[in-house]
Amino acid sequence: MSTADRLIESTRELLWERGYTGTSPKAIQQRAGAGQGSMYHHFAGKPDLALAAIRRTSEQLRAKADEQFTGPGTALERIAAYLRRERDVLKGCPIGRLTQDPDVMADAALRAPVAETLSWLRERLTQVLAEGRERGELDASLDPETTAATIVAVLQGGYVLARAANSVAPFDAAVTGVLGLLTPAVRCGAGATGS
Amino acid sequence: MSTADRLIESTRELLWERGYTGTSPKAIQQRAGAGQGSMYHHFAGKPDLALAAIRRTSEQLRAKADEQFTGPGTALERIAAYLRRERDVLKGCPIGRLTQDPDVMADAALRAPVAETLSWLRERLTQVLAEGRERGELDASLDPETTAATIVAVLQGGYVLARAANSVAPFDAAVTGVLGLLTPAVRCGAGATGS
DNA sequence: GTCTATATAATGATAGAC
DNA sequence: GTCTATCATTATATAGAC
Repeated sequence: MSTADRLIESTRELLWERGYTGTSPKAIQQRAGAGQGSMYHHFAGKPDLALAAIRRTSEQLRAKADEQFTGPGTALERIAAYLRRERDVLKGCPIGRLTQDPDVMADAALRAPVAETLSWLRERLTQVLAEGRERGELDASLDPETTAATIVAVLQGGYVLARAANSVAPFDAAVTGVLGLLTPAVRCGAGATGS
Repeated sequence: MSTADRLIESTRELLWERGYTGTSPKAIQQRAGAGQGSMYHHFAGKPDLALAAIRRTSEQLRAKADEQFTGPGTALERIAAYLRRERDVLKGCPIGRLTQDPDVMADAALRAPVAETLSWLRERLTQVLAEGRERGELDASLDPETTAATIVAVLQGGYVLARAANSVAPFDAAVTGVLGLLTPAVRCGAGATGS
C-alpha cells in the first residue's frame, strides 16, 4: 500500500472512531507511519485528506449494501438480510456519524458525499420496496418512499442506541421491531395464502 | 440567571451545536459572558461543566417527552403526537448526538446520563405500547419492547437523515413511514370494526 | 466571585534540507 | 517523496491579585 493510501486508510479509521474535529493530522500521520512532510506532499491539508477518506468509505458502504439489495429472495428477505448483516454496531455508521460533525456539515465538499450516500440508501430501498409491492410480496398500502426512510432511520438510530447502551441489544431490538412491523404488511395485504 | 447558570446554558447550547470535543472552555466563557477564573471557580473543568449541562438537558428531554406520553388519546395517537411534536430537527437530538463523542463515551460519568435517557425513552414507549395492546388498540402480535426500540431509533435516525440532507423532509418521511407501519397493526389485529 | 497573567501541550500548517 | 525545524493559534488549565 502506498503512503497516500495508508494516509487515507488511517483517516478513514480515525474519522470513524473520533470524527473530524477529534482527528488531528498528527494522529493520522502516526497511524499511517508517515511524517508531516509526507502528508502535506500528498494532500493539501486535513479537509483534502478527509474528502478522500469519506469518498472511499461512501463507495465501500454502497457496494456492501448492494450485495444484499441485489441478492436472492423476496423484497422483505433482502431487507432483512441487509438489516441483519454482520456489522460493527458499536462503532456506528462511518457515514452517518459525520452528520454530527459541524465542520463537515459546514464544508460543502465534505458534506456532499455524506448527503449522497444516505440519499442513495433511501432511493435503493425505495426501489426494493416498490418491487416487492408490485410482485404482491408487500401490502399495496405500504408507501415505498416513507418506509425506505423509516428503514434507513432505524439503522442509523439503532447505532445511536447501541452506542449509548454500549450493547448491540437495542440495535437488534430496533431491527427486530421494524421487521415485525413490515411482516404483517405481508399477512394482511397479500393474505396468508402463500408458502 | 446566575453566572453558574449562564455557564451551564452556554455549555448546553455548544454541546448541542458542536459536541464535546468541538466545544472549548473559551467558547463557553465567551457565550456566557464570563471570564476564565469565573468558570474555574464554579466548575472543576470542562468535564464537570459538561456533566451539569448533560444532566439538565436530560431532565428537560424527559419532561417534554412525558407531556406527549401522558397526554390524551390512544397509544398510537400519543406516539404520533410525540413523533410529530415540534422539534429543532436540523439541530438533531442534544442527547443522541453525544453518543458520537468518543470523549463522552469514554467517561463513565458523562456517559451515564446519555445511556439512561435513551433507556428511559425506550422503557416509557414500551409502557405506552403495552397499554395500547392491553386495551385492544394495537395488534396482540406487536411486541412492545422491540417496537419501542424501533420508534426511538426512527427518531434518532431521522435526525441523522435530516442533517445529512439539510432538510426536515427525510425526518418527516421516516416518521410517516413508521406510523404507517404501526397503523395496519390496528386494522389487522383489532379489526376495522371500531370508531 | 471575578479578573488578569502565566504555562504546557496540541493543532494545523509552512519552509527548506536531503 | 520524506524528513526535521519552525510557527502562530488554540486548548485547558493554574496562580494569585483584587
